[in-house]
Amino acid sequence: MAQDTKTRILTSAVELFAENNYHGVSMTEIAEGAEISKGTLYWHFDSKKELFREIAFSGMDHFNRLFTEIVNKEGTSKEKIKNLIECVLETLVDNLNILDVFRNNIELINNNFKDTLELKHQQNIGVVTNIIEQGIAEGFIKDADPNDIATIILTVLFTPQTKKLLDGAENVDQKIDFIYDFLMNGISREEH
Amino acid sequence: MAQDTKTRILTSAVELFAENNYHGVSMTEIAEGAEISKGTLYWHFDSKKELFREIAFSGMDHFNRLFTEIVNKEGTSKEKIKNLIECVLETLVDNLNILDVFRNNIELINNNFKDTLELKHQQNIGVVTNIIEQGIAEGFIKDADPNDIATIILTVLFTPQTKKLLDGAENVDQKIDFIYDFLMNGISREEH
Amino acid sequence: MAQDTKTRILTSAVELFAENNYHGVSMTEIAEGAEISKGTLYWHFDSKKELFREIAFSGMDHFNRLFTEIVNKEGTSKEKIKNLIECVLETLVDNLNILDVFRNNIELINNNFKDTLELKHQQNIGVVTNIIEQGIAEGFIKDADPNDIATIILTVLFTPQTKKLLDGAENVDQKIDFIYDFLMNGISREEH
Amino acid sequence: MAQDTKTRILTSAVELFAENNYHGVSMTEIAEGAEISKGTLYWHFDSKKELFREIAFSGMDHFNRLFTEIVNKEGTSKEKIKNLIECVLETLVDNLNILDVFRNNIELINNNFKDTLELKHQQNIGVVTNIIEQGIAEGFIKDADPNDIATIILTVLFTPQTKKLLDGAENVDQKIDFIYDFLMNGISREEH
DNA sequence: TATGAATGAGGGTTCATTCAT
DNA sequence: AATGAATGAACCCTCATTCAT
Repeated sequence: MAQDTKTRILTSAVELFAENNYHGVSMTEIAEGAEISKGTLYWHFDSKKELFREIAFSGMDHFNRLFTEIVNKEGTSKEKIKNLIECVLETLVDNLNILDVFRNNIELINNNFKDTLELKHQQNIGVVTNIIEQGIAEGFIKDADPNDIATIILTVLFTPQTKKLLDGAENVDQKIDFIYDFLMNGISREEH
Repeated sequence: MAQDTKTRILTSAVELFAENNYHGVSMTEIAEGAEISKGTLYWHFDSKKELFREIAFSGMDHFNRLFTEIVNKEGTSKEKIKNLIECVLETLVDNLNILDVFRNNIELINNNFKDTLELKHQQNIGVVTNIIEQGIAEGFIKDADPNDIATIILTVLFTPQTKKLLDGAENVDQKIDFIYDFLMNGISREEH
Repeated sequence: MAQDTKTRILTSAVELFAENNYHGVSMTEIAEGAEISKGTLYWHFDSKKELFREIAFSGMDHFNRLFTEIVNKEGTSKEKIKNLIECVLETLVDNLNILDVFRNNIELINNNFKDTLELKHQQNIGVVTNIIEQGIAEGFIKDADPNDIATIILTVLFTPQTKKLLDGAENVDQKIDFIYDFLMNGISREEH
Repeated sequence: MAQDTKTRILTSAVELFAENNYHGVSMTEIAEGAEISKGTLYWHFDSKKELFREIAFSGMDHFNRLFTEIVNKEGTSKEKIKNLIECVLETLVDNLNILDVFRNNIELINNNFKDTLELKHQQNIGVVTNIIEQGIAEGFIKDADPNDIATIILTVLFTPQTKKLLDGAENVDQKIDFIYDFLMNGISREEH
């Protein structure tokens, strides 16, 4: 029952934080969403900040696990980049909430959990950087700062507009290819 | 004098909304920042939401003016794209808070001003789309949906990580070139 | 109106703190007692602690003024001690609230305002010490540590039981004489 | 084991009530102090008030036993008064928290247990009154209302300042003599 | 006996908003 | 135009208390 309650709280909180920035969500709403009393909410989480922190951290860790898995698989950098894009875009389509939580709370994260979350974020970038380095070594990716490239890839993938591109699309796969192509080749006309 | 007060309010509000999401900023703080009383604040703006709306709208209009100017100038699409990138990145570097205001308040905008602001946003994309169309016609840009391309360009330019890339950089021009190159050619190794 | 409101708040707060220890009094009750809203209460005082502080400090200062007045008057130490006792006992009879506030909140005072209030308390003892020193010089008071004597006098005067002695008494003057006699001569049978 | 738990609860509660007035102490803290769960705490005591009541009553009874013992011993009133003072001051020095519990909760006691505790208090005064009556009969104590005298003695002995006098003292015995002398002879210069 | 989980009323405090001056 | 004072709803959080296990 206890674990069930905690899960219900987290589900309710993620849902609300995904819609309405941290300050726009009240503990009362979270409790109502989880169908428990406010007292119970505070029995499971010491404070609103702590609750948010747990969500944010576990979200970051979730991506870290996914990315690490991709890196450790056998395969070319090309395959891994495709995996990476598919993995993020699938998350975007299937379970957008965590990403929206981050988007809605950039300032909060920066002001309160900057140190720890920035660290986790840099770790995630670091994992992706491995793929880029492999790609450079394989002659598949241009020889620029791999960390910058990893950063800009995640930037594009985690951007609200990317989500919007998918939302309105009749053919999702086609949009995914568009994004992949953009990441790989940019917008210029290729002439080879 | 009246105009002066209103300007001071807007300056104070932009500064605060750029740091601390809408719900994290109080009218008291805005009034204090503008060095006026709360009564005066409410004399100039009917409500907090109205104040925010004015800021968001004028921010959008600001970019609309800049982009339209670029489009209407004589020149190739290549020059215009370079202009566009420089224009946005300069705004980023000059630290025009309005961008942070948007970033911190995506959810508020989505929930409250979606219709009107989305319209303005689409107008801005539309302006940039003109450049892309010109580029496609000139054989400079690949033949994909020009609206999608415009969207993804603005996405990359208006992203916090892009700003961060510039912040930490020793050589800003070099980073600008990096972003320009990324937009044009992506991350793959070019082989021509 | 503003000053009036502040006075009403203080009156309400003193009354309640005199009956029910700090933690037993709510800001809601204080506001209700003053017939204002809680918002107004917080407009005048930043916090509950701050409100209490103001009451405690002003109470101390009140006695400091009274005691200083007595010390500075012309007269023998005997007259001054009588004045002192009458002054405190009159306050006990007329306006017990402030004293009860102190009594009900010894622990709070010790834990929170110890430094400042202890200082004020020592100042008050210091003023009374002047009288004792004069008494010793005049050969009227025994030659012991004047600070200790001043302390024990104020102790007896400010004690709840002293108040109780007066409460139940048919003849208040007689009880006052009893206390005066106790302070001067103790409980032993005098044999001169 | 059951007895052990109850004792641990009482010890924890006395310690906390001695530091932080009734309303400033939570049942959670008491349970934590006793290293038991809140459920267990409520198994042993029906309510917070009931727990406090038990502490207050047993404290009163403790002094009643001590005082009765003194009264019933053979000896002069002088010896008994010395015994009484020593007994209370030793308790003060040994830092029996129960005295601080009373001091911190005068208002609570007055508002809730007035009838029963006042009765017990009057019983204690009554026991001391026996000593005073003996003293008057022996010509050792002045011929005033013995109940008033007993009241004022306990007042002085149970006062926080009395404890403070002892706390700071280099020579405790000397301070005890000072208090004894004050009780017996007051502050005036003796001329016999 | 003992526990962890749950409750809901109430605590201090903040805040957008109003209004007489 | 501008202000200070007032309002009351809502907010985060604590607490005494209960109860199934």
